[in-house]
Amino acid sequence: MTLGSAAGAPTHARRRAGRPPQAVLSSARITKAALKLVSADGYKGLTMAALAKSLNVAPSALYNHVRSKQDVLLLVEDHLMGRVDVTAFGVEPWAEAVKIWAHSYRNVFAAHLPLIPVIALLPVTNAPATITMYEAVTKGFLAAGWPSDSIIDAVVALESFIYGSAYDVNAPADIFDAGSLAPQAPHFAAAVTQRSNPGGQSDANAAFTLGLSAMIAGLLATSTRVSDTE
Amino acid sequence: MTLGSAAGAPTHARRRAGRPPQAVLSSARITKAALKLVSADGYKGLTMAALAKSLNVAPSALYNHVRSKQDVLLLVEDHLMGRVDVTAFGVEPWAEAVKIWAHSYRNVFAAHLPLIPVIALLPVTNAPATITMYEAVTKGFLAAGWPSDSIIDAVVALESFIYGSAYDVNAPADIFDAGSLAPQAPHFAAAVTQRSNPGGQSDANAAFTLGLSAMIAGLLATSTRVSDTE
DNA sequence: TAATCTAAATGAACGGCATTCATTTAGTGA
DNA sequence: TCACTAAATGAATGCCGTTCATTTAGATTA
Repeated sequence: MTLGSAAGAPTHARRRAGRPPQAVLSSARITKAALKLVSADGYKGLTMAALAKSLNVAPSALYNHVRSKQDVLLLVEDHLMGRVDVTAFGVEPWAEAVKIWAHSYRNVFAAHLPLIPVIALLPVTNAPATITMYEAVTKGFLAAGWPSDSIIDAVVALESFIYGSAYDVNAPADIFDAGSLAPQAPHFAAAVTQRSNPGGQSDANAAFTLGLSAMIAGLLATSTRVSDTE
Repeated sequence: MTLGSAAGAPTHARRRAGRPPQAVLSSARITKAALKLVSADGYKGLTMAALAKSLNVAPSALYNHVRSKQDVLLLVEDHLMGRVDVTAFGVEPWAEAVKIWAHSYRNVFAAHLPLIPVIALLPVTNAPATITMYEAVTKGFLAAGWPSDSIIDAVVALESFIYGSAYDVNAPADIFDAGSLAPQAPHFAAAVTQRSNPGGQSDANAAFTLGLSAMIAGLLATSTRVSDTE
């Protein structure tokens, strides 16, 4: 029992100040730890202090690898983008591939709502998985004969719908309950009551399926694309 | 020049503790002050301390009228919902009315992005202007012969697209710039470069117009509605 | 009219948060 | 060998939302 000798328990061993012989942190470890924290506690649990603690490090150490918390969110976002399923492009017909991609995209980020402003507002520079996803989607559109000058607009339109739909997944069931104000909005209140529930799927899924089918049909009808593998 | 006598400057007069003879705060005053702060400084400037200061009140006083900062955001949200243009419903054909409504809706909230989670996730109970907006929209759909059991789903789908598009308005111009990773995503990079710019409108507007037209066309094609004033 | 209850303000305090800075230690390149 | 840089600690900062005890004024009731 000399100085801090106690065998085992390396997790709690306190590191002395100064650069350690072997680097403790890396972007990959930070990303992984952040994801684990989010899975356990949600985004309210993702603080720089908690992240540091889970990595057995002082909070300020994180700033040697990351400029800000936003940077951490960007790391997580890019990692998750790798989970979006783009494998249907070039295999299934375009409309079907878009549906599979969109469902997967929405499902991934419905569980990570606070990342949506990050995806929607931050440049893709230094987000390799994100760029890889866009490359696969673009190739899928090109293979279906889509005119290249309208691909980005079509993808942005679909993404906008996907982001909004991700929020909708997290809306409470009573979001349209007008409560005491219902008498002042009779048609609306009636429509909410009569909302059908085909196949027992949730409201969010019904709206998502309806809107996605509509947008895909509309894009097909509007576009001047040259049919190909579609 | 007796105790705090200096004439004028009622703005800086310090109130003594205790209930004032005439109420200083109200929901309406709080809402107005919050909106003014946001206009001046954006949502980063909307803090409880700043809000209190602009109302010449201690921060804790706000909590007599509001349960939390979320409540303040809800007040602002509902106020803004009154600015969404629903006047075209019942006047213009359905497709045209939806376009006018959607553009207005997106434009209002593109300037208030932090409110989108509030709208998308909080019940409409106690948000009278929001309920009024939904009533007008519902009536517009009914008048166009829309089956009442699919109205809410259609509105939710449109709203999802609108929320996502509001984010897109605020995206930087270079959001799709892959930077040094461009060589690894040649098709995507090319599509970004070739993105057309019809009529000199911004990228966000092009994508919004395209997606909105597509969804409206798709909804019309999909639905089993009974044509009417449409 | 007096006593009680409630509404609405002040001001001090709290804990949590992201971030910064001085310092220490270890590897790296000239 | 010496300077430079990378990567850690730990103390400190400032902001933020929120709570609480307290004070004062209006409203209700006996």
